[in-house]
Amino acid sequence: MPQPLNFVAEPISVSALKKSCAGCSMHQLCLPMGLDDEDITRLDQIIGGRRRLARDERLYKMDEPFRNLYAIRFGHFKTYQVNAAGEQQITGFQMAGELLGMDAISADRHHCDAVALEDSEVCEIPFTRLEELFGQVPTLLRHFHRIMSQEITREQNVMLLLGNMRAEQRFAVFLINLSARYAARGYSPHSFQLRMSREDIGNYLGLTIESVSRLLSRFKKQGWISVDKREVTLLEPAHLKAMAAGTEQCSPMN
Amino acid sequence: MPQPLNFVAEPISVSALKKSCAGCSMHQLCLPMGLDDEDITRLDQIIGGRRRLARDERLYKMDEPFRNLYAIRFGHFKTYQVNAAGEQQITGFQMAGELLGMDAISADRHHCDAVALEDSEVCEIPFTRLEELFGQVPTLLRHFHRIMSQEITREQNVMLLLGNMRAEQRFAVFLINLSARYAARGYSPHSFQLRMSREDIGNYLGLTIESVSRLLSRFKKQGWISVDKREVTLLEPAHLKAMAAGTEQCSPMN
DNA sequence: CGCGGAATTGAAAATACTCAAAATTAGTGG
DNA sequence: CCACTAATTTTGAGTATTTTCAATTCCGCG
Repeated sequence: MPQPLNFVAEPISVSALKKSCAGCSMHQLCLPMGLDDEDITRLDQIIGGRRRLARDERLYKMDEPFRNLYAIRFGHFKTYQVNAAGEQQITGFQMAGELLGMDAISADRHHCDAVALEDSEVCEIPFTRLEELFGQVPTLLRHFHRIMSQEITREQNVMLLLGNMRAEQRFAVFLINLSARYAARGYSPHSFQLRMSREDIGNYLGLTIESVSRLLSRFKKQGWISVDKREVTLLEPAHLKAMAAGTEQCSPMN
Repeated sequence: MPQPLNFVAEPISVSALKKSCAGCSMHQLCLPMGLDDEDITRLDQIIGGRRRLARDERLYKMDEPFRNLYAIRFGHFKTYQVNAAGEQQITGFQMAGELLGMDAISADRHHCDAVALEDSEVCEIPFTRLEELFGQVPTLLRHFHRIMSQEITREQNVMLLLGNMRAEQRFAVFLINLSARYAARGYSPHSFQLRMSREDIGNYLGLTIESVSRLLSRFKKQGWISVDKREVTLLEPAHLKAMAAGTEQCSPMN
């Protein structure tokens, strides 16, 4: 039985809104995208709860049984795989509005680790209940399929990056990708904070930390970007985009 | 109204079986996995038809509007992305029982090209009709989610391969992966035909064709494998598995 | 102020690439 | 079925990009 939202004088109380997807700044990007009020209410009712994580805290671990998907309310995460030899590969950096845990559906166990890059908060979405809801809210199901498919294409893009691109192009793609995602969230596409260490960047891009550092220095020297600690400013986004697309080459490292 | 299967004297006619998932040798691996007879019949009814492709023929092309998923009945395919600069990256090799086209759901257009590596046949599965069926057959929906999730984890494994592994380890992973997939289909895990060119292998593994050729020669000389044209035999699968896992190193190339 | 982790920079080394040539294989037509 | 041609694959030698190892600097934090 869905509990009516208007159980107080005002049709929607502030406290109810706070716990609702409708009141979340990410709902345009997240799972409830495109749902009407009624369906959002239904989704709200299955959300298991919120979970806050401190920097470096782990949301889930490889091989743990799969119960929830997680929607990031704020903060940043990294996901990484560990192989038999203990080496890890970061498979993605996720930010607010993005969904974590979809790789766990196939085997009913998590396939990677997810760790907060800064203090963050997620919504827990019990997958079994979400599946029940799919039968009642076709719009939600369709959007869920789009999100999963998007994850597939995102990973294909990373495969292209790792399989085909030189270091400088990989790094340009990385910067432009972050830029676009911040833009989609209403933040500046030109200036942003790197939430991950150089080591994480290198691991993700299939490069060593030293290579990443050299790349940063080189781009700086070329005047493409300016860097202050983890704050990056894209001074020549057009050139960076061209480099990311493979249209333009950077001069060799001196 | 599902048409009853027993509309002739025999409960299931040979011709009906031929067009049915139930009669397909791949139904244990493919979309209808785990469905009962009734639900298989429902799935059969939405299958658009079969399509045969000659070697090198294209099943779909990047940016084409998305209508169907494709289940491979027999044969092999490769999927590849093309970037702005025209370079391509093979994102996977698919064989009988595997599903093609899931990356197209997110944007309603295909995100890559799919090309037959040999004469092949696929089932066309109109996605809109499949979505309708999801509401009626929850088992089918659950299995579809598993398949999509499996594609996500598969790609994560490739990211690990491309980002973290040396050439010889990549190649060992490639061989062991093929071996396991043929085993799952009832074929020999020790001896199989490579359906793709050396160039395709190299492209997929982020290596040049020359490197692949050298790797083959080296593995041959070590006695791990024997090679005759495109026929490969794994002589030391345990060693190859260890190398794929990163437990064992191969001697350097002389 | 000093410690420790993170990041930068330099020099040497290694892996994989490029270019080139030879060998093998596949495809085609007689 | 064979011969011829084109395409693919193999092998070699030299090169380049990126890694490794090492030293230093920078920065946050107690």
